[in-house]
Amino acid sequence: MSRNASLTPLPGSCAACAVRPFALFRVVPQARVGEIARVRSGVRLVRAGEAIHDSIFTLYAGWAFSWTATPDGRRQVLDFHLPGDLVERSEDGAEVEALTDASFCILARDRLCDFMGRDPGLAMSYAEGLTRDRARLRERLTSLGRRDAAGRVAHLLLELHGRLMRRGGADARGAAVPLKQAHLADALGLSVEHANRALAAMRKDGIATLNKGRLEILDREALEDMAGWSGPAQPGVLARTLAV
Amino acid sequence: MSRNASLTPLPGSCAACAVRPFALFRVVPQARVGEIARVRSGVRLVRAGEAIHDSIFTLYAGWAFSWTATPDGRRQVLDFHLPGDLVERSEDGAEVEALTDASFCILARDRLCDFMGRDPGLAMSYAEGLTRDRARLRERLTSLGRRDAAGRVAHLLLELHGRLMRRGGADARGAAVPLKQAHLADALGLSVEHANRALAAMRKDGIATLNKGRLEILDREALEDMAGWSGPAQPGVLARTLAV
DNA sequence: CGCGGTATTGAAACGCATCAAAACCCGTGG
DNA sequence: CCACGGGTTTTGATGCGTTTCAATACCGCG
Repeated sequence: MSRNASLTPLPGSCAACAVRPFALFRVVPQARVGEIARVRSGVRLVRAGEAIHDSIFTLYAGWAFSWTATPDGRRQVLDFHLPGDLVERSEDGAEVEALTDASFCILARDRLCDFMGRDPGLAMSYAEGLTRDRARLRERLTSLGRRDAAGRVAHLLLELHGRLMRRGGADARGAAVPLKQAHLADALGLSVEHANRALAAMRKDGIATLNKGRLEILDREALEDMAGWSGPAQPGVLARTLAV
Repeated sequence: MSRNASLTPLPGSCAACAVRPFALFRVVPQARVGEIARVRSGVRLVRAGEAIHDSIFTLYAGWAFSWTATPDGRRQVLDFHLPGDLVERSEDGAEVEALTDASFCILARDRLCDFMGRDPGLAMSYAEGLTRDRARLRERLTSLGRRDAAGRVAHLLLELHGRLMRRGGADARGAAVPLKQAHLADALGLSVEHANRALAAMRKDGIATLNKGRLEILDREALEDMAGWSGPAQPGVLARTLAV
């Protein structure tokens, strides 16, 4: 019946959870893993494209993303969520949607707060996650503000590759990246057509390809150059200030 | 000797601090205000344009902003900091700079962590701040991704006005907003010239003015329209999906 | 009065959006 | 097995918003 990848079931116990080493509860020592169960209020499996309405959860398998609609019917992708990420719906109108078939653990906010109140390390882990989110948004803001289309695409691909790499979901040559070009475009403030052209250029130059849900990095150095600033010369701030 | 606004001295005691109601320590009850002193490692006064190297501080008076340089010598403003804001330098190369003459309380990270470990409410206050930062960045990301120049300027002015309003630093008609056009431009991914043209248009249409460090809102409704999406018709997502 | 930083204005060039259409891919059903 | 259909990717042509470059005007201050 499922014409799609099967929905990965979750492990019964948090102790065996494959993503916990990268997730909010990574700081909980083995001896107290049992307490996590009291914070979990359930699990859920969703299909690609479905909206997710749970207000806090940690993604176990699959990708998701947060986005907002603009009054003229376009959308802005705010962030991509990978396995192990804690996702928290914010009060503002942002939506969370499964990008692939996905499964996750729903958390109970009040019980999570209790736990964090008793365990400062957990509170710090939570804060670290927020800080990482913020750092990522700052980078992406810089992308949209100051990079051209090719640089934005290159930068986002490198960001995703790095995040996957850190949690063992990629090797140096590439990774499973199930994004459509429309996701890229909506995350980077580009039209789908232009995102396509940027990808086409990268492919033609043998730098990287994104195809059938897989990212291949053919020339990492060139990709990093592209994500840096392609601009000419690059004298550096000081030199530029002193020049003239 | 100072050709600039005087550097506002800080109050001796946190109990009397004018910005504490809006700051990290707002949650500390009067009876325990004394404990805050142990977290403060000093105060500092800086002039407009000076870089700030302290890693965590709460701004007491004046504005600051965080920014990164791009290899080609431009800059991206990541966030503006207002009195009461907790500012934390991140590991990435972002700089923090005083936008006006400013004064702030420097905090000791380890002692702050201790305090948060003992006081879950304080930890929550910290997390709230991070969450607000993130929400603001998301909004700005949406701006850069999907709004045109006029919309970006309008949106940022409204954001700043709202933040100032909430802490009693503005009235409905306007506020002190010491930004140069270059700050606006660098925050919004625009050239200075174009930011100027956007402001000029707003002025000509009697919507708002930004002049000599003061923002005047002449027609809030029009300003909000401009910050929404100026696009035509605005059928709404559903209507648009169903159309055709 | 003159200077440096800031704001303003104009003209030309460019990157990206938009519109339109074709190619492609894959699952579905005849 | 092949034709069909919807979603996605690709390609091309045209227009607009913004950048860039170049001057000029402005303003507070020494």
